[in-house]
Amino acid sequence: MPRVSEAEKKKSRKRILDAAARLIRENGVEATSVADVMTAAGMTHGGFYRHFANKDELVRAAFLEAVDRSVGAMDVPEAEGAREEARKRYVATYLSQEHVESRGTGCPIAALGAELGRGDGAAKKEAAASVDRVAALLADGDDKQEGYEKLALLVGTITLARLVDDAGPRQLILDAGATAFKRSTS
Amino acid sequence: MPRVSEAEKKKSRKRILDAAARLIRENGVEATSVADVMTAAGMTHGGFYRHFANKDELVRAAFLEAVDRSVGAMDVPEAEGAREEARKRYVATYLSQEHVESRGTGCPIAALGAELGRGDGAAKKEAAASVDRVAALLADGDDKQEGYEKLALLVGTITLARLVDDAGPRQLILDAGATAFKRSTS
DNA sequence: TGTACATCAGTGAACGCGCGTTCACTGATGTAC
DNA sequence: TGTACATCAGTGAACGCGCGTTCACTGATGTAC
Repeated sequence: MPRVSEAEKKKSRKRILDAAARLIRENGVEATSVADVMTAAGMTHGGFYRHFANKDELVRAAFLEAVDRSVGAMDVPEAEGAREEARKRYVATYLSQEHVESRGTGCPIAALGAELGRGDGAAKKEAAASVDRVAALLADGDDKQEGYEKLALLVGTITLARLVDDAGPRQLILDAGATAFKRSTS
Repeated sequence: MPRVSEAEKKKSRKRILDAAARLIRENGVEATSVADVMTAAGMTHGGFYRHFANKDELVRAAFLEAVDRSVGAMDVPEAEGAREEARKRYVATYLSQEHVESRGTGCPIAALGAELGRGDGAAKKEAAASVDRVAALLADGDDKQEGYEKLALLVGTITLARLVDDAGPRQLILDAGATAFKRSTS
């Protein structure tokens, strides 16, 4: 059937990237195979290497894609009030039951930070850069310490919450995170 | 050569458990094979199933072992002053460069929390129980919220710090965590 | 205390399976004239 | 605009390898008499 047009190739790449961004957050990098990703993207695994040099490069690109989407609303320079509003919405969504349950569309640093921290490929470097980026957005860029502190609290809270199966006890953890977050701002 | 005495069997089990507790924290659960663990324990992989029903059961037991060791100093009922002192030491060690670099002997919740949160085996339940246990120790048992908040901050901070290769920038993250931790206590 | 024998900890080969990556092949696309 | 041909996106079989688990076997340990 192939070859396929340049426009189609671009769409294919996007489908691979989207599938990877979801699957690695849901199941982890190691537990997600190249074949899994290609199947989810509607193709067979052999074509993968026309788009990416190797799995690490896919993970790096998919991680970046995931960060772009999850902080997107905060990352548009606007009137200062709108930014503050977007930040509030981001934090409320972050510390929600829905975020605990929908790993595939959630924060990639929380989902993959620990695993990427063990490695040493391009994906780890991308994750380290993302920490600075998200921290800067959370603190509005002026106070690095404040940003790190807030991001650490968010990442830690969702990690703990995801270990708890019952929504009830889990809410106590999310509430603790929200309380501490408010304190870090004032 | 075998069979081996009961006392020897107990020692073997301990060696397997210690090797597993280190390797899974260093490399993650998925990236640690049963054969890796048995080799590190000085045996061949075939004997593994005389000690554990399956890999999940090993991980559960190794996780518990790791928690016991890492919070051990805080978990002995003593004079209240000594406990407070042990807690301070625990936090200072937790937010150190050494802890960032020595995953194999560090906090198992930070090393494995995200990965176990994705699963649904016995190891996940053990991790959830450990969250309550460590949180209670950090807050001295009276205020659950305070404990969750502190543990989330510790876990999040070390996760972020482990993504950064240079000790310099990494210290900024550790400092941010330490500052926020102090605020959570007062 | 000494002997006969059942138990079972540990070995190492084997099982079916999935991994990341490579490769010969296909045929529509893009290009040169 | 039409024709000839090189390119290359995607297919599907194959590569070498490591996984978790099983199993026949061994011989020292533990037990029954």
